[in-house]
Amino acid sequence: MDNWDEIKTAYHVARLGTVSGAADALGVHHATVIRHIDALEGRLGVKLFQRHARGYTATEAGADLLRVAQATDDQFNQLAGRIKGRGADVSGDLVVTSLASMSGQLVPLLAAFQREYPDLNVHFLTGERLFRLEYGEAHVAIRAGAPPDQPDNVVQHLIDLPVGAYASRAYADEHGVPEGPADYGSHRFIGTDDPESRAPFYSWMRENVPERAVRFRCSDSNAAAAAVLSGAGIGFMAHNLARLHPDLVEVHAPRPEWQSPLWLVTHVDLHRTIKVQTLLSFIKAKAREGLL
Amino acid sequence: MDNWDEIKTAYHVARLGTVSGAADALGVHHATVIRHIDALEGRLGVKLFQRHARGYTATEAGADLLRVAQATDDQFNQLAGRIKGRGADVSGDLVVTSLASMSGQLVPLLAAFQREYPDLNVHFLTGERLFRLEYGEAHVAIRAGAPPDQPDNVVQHLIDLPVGAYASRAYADEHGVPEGPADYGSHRFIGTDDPESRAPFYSWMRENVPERAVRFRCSDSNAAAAAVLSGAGIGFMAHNLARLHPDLVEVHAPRPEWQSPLWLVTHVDLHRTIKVQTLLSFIKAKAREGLL
DNA sequence: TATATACCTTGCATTAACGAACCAAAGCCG
DNA sequence: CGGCTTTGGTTCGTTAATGCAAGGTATATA
Repeated sequence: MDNWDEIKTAYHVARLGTVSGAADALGVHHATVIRHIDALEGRLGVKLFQRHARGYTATEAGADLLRVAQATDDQFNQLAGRIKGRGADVSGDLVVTSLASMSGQLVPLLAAFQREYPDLNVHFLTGERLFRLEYGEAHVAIRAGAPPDQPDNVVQHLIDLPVGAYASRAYADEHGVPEGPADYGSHRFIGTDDPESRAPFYSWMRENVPERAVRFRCSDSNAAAAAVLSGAGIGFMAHNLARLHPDLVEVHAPRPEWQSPLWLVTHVDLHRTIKVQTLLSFIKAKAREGLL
Repeated sequence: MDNWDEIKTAYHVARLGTVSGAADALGVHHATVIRHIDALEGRLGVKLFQRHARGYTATEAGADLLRVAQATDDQFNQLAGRIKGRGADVSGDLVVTSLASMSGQLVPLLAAFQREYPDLNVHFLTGERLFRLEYGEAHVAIRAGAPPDQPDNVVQHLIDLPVGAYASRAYADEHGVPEGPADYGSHRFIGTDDPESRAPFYSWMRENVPERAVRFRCSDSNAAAAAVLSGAGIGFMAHNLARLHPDLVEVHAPRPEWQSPLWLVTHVDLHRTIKVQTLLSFIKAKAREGLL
């Protein structure tokens, strides 16, 4: 059963009873049909058809093939319908990945998306390692910081997250808030553990805040936010995140140079699908509404 | 889904995860595999795989295809096994046809054959019209008289049936039996309705029995036998058939020139199968044993 | 009985599919 | 860290599958 096309040819011959009819249905020449049948019979060592002046009549083996190939044809047609249709509607699986630090904002958004498209199974992957689009591990990734430059990825700018400096009310009550750069030395700041960090607000911090004032260092923004909330000092947080906590005091309002860009990343092979495009539009719309 | 071979190729790529692996499994060049995938994706308008340096990862559509094609592959392998195996054992359907007049001898023989091969479904077709091997209506035909000369049929001589002349005891009691040709004119004979009949004993009758003595004419040998049994006159019967009826009187013992040849006929396409060959051997063996 | 039609078959010319070779990139391993 | 292996991707020349057309046979029809 090396050659599935020959089975397909034999199927049409068995179904229609004549070589000519099968050739017509397949859009090939009669000679091709006969050659396929001969090759298939030769390989099986069994006659599939009895040849006579009125056409080809299936033998037992041919009738068996007819049944199997009929089912196969149906299966393939259904498959083609599903595959073609899959591009047209938003259903099946949708895998989104991001850094764990963003789950707080993304999960409600994805949940809303799932409610809008109930046929969808949403997978939200976060983890220590980066899930890689090029291996098919996810359909869409939301990345922060420097624009990713993987060759096969389609990168779209989503939004620049306003970032401000915040402290807990407890910290403000105890230490007050700095009025200007001159006061920074007498305050406690929350910084990054990574001296190479590319985040713009940490670059600003390296230049404007004395090293000794940075008393608490984290490797990810989630931990930094937790540190701010627990009164460890003054730290950077996304404005949208900070405003949800009434206990926080705004030390510095968001500044343009602190903005952290977010990127929507998809693999080229999936970027054009309706499902992915729908999600991208949804996320961008919500981001414009300030819900991110 | 025009090209089933491309589906098969895509199936192996999805299964193995690499183009090279699929090419190896299929025994083709990896360029061919890539071409198949590209063609299939192009026709479907959907990406089946995500390409990356480590190979091809199936998308949702590709995973769907994998499931369907896996089932198809299994089905085809089972089919091939059945078809190839079918030639090797004696099972399935076996269709035998003959003139209705021979059913009396053939049915017990076929029943014995079925008992020997219990997996076999025996169909014994008799009817007004001739069932035609070339249309696949039967596997084996038993024909009497002149050797059939259909071009696609394989004809084997089975046996020469001894034919004698018989009358019922009632007829013999009333009219006696002819001692020699001189008496034929005063007897009643059972002949054929067909003046062109090729049966050797009817040729003999046309030459040796006066036309006016043939009082009862039939178109087939079954009717003729019934006529003999009912006392309509002297008629020809197969010796093996006549000896089963104690009521019959042998008017003339079987003569070589009356012998009616029987032919085993099969279609070339089926002649080489084990099943048909087994039946032919069985019938010939029984015929040699005098059971026909 | 003669003609027409439908079908299969075969040999030859064409085209499209295929394989070989080469290239580039990414991961593996010493 | 650099050679080595494995993986796709591309191009070109060859091969094999295909299409075409003529021939032959059997069946149906008038």
